[in-house]
Amino acid sequence: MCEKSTKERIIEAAIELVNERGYHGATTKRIAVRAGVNEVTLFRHFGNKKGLVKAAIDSFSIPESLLHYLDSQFTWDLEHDLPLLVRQYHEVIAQKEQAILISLREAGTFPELDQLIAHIPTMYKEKITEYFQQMITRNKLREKDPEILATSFIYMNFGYYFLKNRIDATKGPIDVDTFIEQNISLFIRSIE
Amino acid sequence: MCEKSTKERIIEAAIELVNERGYHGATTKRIAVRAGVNEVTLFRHFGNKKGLVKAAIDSFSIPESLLHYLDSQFTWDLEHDLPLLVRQYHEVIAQKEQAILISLREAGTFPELDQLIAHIPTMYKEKITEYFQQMITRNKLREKDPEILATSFIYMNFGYYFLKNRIDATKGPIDVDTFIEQNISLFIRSIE
DNA sequence: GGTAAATGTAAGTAGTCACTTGCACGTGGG
DNA sequence: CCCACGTGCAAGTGACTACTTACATTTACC
Repeated sequence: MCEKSTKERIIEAAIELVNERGYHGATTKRIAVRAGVNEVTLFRHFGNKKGLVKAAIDSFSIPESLLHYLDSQFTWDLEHDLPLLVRQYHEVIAQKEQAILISLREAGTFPELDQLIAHIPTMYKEKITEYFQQMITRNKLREKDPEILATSFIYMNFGYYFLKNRIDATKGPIDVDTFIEQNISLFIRSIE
Repeated sequence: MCEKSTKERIIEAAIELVNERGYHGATTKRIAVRAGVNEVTLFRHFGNKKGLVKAAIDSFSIPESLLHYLDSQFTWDLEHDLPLLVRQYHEVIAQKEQAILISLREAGTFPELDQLIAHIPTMYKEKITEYFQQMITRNKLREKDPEILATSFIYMNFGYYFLKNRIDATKGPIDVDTFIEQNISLFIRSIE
């Protein structure tokens, strides 16, 4: 009985199409067809196209609970905690990938997107900085600037996520587990 | 006397506008206006819009000479060579940033863009792999998989480039020199 | 100075765009 | 029973799109 509401289906279709073809390429007609809805319904719900896309953007939110979950899982052992962090970070990016790409594409059309999306890496950077700080006070990490460590870490993972399918795929793209095993463990060995 | 040719001005305007508003948002009229040219001139030169954008894309090419230049500058001292590499890599990315962003935006509309842009990180990855390999045979680097080192390195730099303006800019964005001094030197110390 | 190529101007085409209007249909709650 | 509400359908709006044609003008070069 509880199918997705018409509104939800329209928003989903809008996100997909803006991703595929950009804001101007995602016509209201195509959005309506993909949502399995008449085009007028779209205007009745959201007023106009911009209103629809804004609604779509607003539908992305970063769940605070994920960060709290991390706190409960930390064992203060790098070999255990960092892979945990990375996996969750990649899961979150994967979920928001469409929004992140839209933000890269449509920053000109929707400047407010930029801020929204910047939140994800910033929040994780803060979380990781905090974690490294803790590790230093617990004497489990050589004294280093935790913020620098954290940014390096974020950069590396962001780079991985957006290049993995673009860099020479002779052996096919590297999956997260291999990435963690190789590159991250290198990172760990280098700092502990 | 040697001003930019009409063709060049049109291509420049096209690149700018596709970046600002996406393929569909960059109308031929707007491109013509920005290029300071009549709209028909645009069609006379490139046939149609797709032809113009393809010409714009083709105008990006990676100068092989830059890589050869690196070879001549290497001193086989990490502290000297890696900053050199990073600076050039960032210069190249900065020059191609518009193309890279277009490739992220319009991968759907122009699949061939993907390949074109993937070349930059791939080529640098190969170059750096080769460099690390040399360093190992010269006994200046502990035995490690040079390809893994190289990919980590590329990931980190790519991440830096695209996040530097998006991650919390409390102290303002980190400039390349500070980045090299802090994050890269950390990387160097971790592997040598 | 003449000529050919490059560019500008004006006008128009057919198609698509976002968006509106009016009316019909069904369904669920009072 | 009925009526408000969500939705579909058909038709149409003016604006804008990519692109064309025919002709005038400028520019470059011999």
